[in-house]
Amino acid sequence: MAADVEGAQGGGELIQPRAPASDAKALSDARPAPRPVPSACARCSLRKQTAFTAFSAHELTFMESFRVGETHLRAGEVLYHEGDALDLFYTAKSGQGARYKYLTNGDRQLVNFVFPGDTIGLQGVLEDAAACTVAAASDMVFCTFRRTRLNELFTHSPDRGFALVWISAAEEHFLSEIIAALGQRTAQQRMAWALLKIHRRLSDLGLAQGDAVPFPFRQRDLADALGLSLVHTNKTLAGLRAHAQWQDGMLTLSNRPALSEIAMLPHDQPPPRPLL
Amino acid sequence: MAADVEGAQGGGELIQPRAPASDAKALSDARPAPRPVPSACARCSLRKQTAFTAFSAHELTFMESFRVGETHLRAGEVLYHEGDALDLFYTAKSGQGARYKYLTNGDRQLVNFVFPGDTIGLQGVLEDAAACTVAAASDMVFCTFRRTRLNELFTHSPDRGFALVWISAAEEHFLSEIIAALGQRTAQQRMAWALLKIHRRLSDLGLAQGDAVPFPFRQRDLADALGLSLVHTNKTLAGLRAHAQWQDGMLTLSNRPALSEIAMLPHDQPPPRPLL
DNA sequence: CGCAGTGTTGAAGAGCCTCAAAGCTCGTGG
DNA sequence: CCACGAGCTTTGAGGCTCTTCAACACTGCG
Repeated sequence: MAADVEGAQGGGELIQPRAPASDAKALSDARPAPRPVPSACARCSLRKQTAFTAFSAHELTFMESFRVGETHLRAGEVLYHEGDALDLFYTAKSGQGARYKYLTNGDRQLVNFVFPGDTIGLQGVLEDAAACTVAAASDMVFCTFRRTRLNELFTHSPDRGFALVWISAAEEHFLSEIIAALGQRTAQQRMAWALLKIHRRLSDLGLAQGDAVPFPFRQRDLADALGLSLVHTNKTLAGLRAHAQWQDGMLTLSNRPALSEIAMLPHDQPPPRPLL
Repeated sequence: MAADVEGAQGGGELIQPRAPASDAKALSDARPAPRPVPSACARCSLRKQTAFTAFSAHELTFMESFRVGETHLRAGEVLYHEGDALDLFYTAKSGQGARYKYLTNGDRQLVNFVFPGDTIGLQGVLEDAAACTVAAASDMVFCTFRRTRLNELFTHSPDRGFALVWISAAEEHFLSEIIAALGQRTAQQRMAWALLKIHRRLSDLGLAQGDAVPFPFRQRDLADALGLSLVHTNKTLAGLRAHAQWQDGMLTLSNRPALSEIAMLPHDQPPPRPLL
C-alpha cells in the first residue's frame, strides 16, 4: 500500500471481534502507509504540553527531517500485528489505542494503552518482530519514523538519542507498575488504580474537560488490561460508580481521593518526560 | 562510603525479612560504592556468550573508559532502594538478584530477576527516583557506570547509545510478557512459564549444567514474582515436580516440552541482544 | 424487523488465599 | 553433646474472590 494523499485513509485493517478460540488471525496483512505532511513538528501542539520536556531549535530541525510523515488509523484498525517485522516506528499524535498480546488459546492481554505522545514500535524495529499488536480504539494519527534512519538519530542528534533512552526507561517504569498492580492488587484495587492512572495520563495531556477525560474503549478492553473477566469488570466498575463514572466514551472521576485510598497509591506526580 | 580495596566488601545493607506491615524501611541508607578494576571489559567472559551481540574494537575501548569500576554485593544486600536518586547505573556481571516494588501495605512484587548481562538503574538515573529496589539473592558483581557521563555515551559512541536503546526495548518486551503472564495465566501456567523463562535465560548465559541451572532464590521470591501466595506457590511447585525440580539453589527442568505445553508457550528463542 | 455488539445482573462453582501447624536444616549457645 | 530458635518448606482445612454460565435490556444498523 503506497503513501496516500490528503483525505484518503492511511490504511489499516479492522480488528477482529474477540474470537472464542481458533481463527483469530484470518486478517489482511496490509500495512498502513505514512503520508507526508510539511513541517509539522514546529506546529505540533503536543510539544507545548507541560508533560514533555522542551526541544532545542536544533532538535526541532532534526526531527522535522527525521519524520517520514503521518499514519492515519480509524477506530478498530490495526497499526501492526504481534510478530510483524517493522520498517517504521511511531509516536501517537491524537486519538487513543492499545497494545495487545495474544495467547495461543485466544485470550489476550492489553499490555498498555497508547495515548498521544507515546512512542511505539521501537522494540519491533530493533528485534525484527513486534512484541504486541497495536490497534486504535478511536481514530488516530501517528508521526512516523523510518527504521533505516534510526542510526542517524544517534549520530546526528545525540540529544534525541538520549531522549529515546529516556522514553524507553519511562515506559519500562510504567510497565513495572502494571506488573505490581496485576500481581499484588485485588480487582477493586486494580480498577481504582487503572482509572486513576488513565485519568492522570490523559489529564496531563490537556485532554480533561472538568473531571472528565475521553476514553473510547469497551469494558472488554479494561477487563483484558486488568486480567479480570468481563463480568467481574462490570461488577467492579459498578461498585466504584460512586467515585468514577464511565459512559459514552468519557471517564469522569468524581472522587479521586477515595480512589487513591482504594488503590493504595502515593500522591506524587510523574516528572516531565521527553517526546520524540 | 568510599570505594574500597580488593577483598573488602563493596558495601550494601542486609535486606529486611518480609515485615508483616509497618516498619519495612528501618534500614541504613549506606550505598555500595564501586571499586576500580583495570581493563576488565576486554577480559569479560559475558561478551563471549552468544546471547549478546559483538563489540567493535572502538566500542570496547570506549566502554573501558566509560566504566567506573565494580560493585560487589553479598547475598541479601540491597544495591539501591525504590525512590533513591541514583548517581550510578549497573550491568550485572555475576550472581543473581531481583528488582522489587513495595506496596503501602507491605506486600511486594518481584518485577524481574537480575541475571548476568542485565543493565539496571538506568530508569533511576534518568528519572531521579528508582522505580524498584534491587537486592542480591546470591553474591553479585556489577559493572558500574556514572550518571554524569551518560551523555558521553551518546556523543562519543553512537553505537553504544543505540545499544542502550536496544537494551531498554528488550527489557520492555520482556516486561510485557510478564504482564501477559500475570494477567491471563492460571497459577500452574504462570509457574510453568516462569520456570521455562528462568531456565532459558540462565542457559543462554552458559550457566546450565546438564538440565540444571543455579537459582538461589526462595519460594517467597517466586511467589512475589507470580503474584501468588506462598502456600499456593508451594503447592503449584509440588504439582509440577514431575517436570521440574528445584532444591539446594539448583533448578532442574526434566521435561521442558511438558512445561511448554502447560505454559502455552511458542517455541521460538530470543534474538541476540546488546550488552553494555 | 431481526441481529450484532455492548452493558447489566444472578447463581453456582473453582481457584486461590488465609490461617494454622508440623517437619526440616541450619547455626548458636549452654 | 544436645537444646533451642530462626528460616524455610510442606500439608491440611475453610472461606472468600473471581470465573463461568446464562439470561435479559438497550442501542444502532441493515
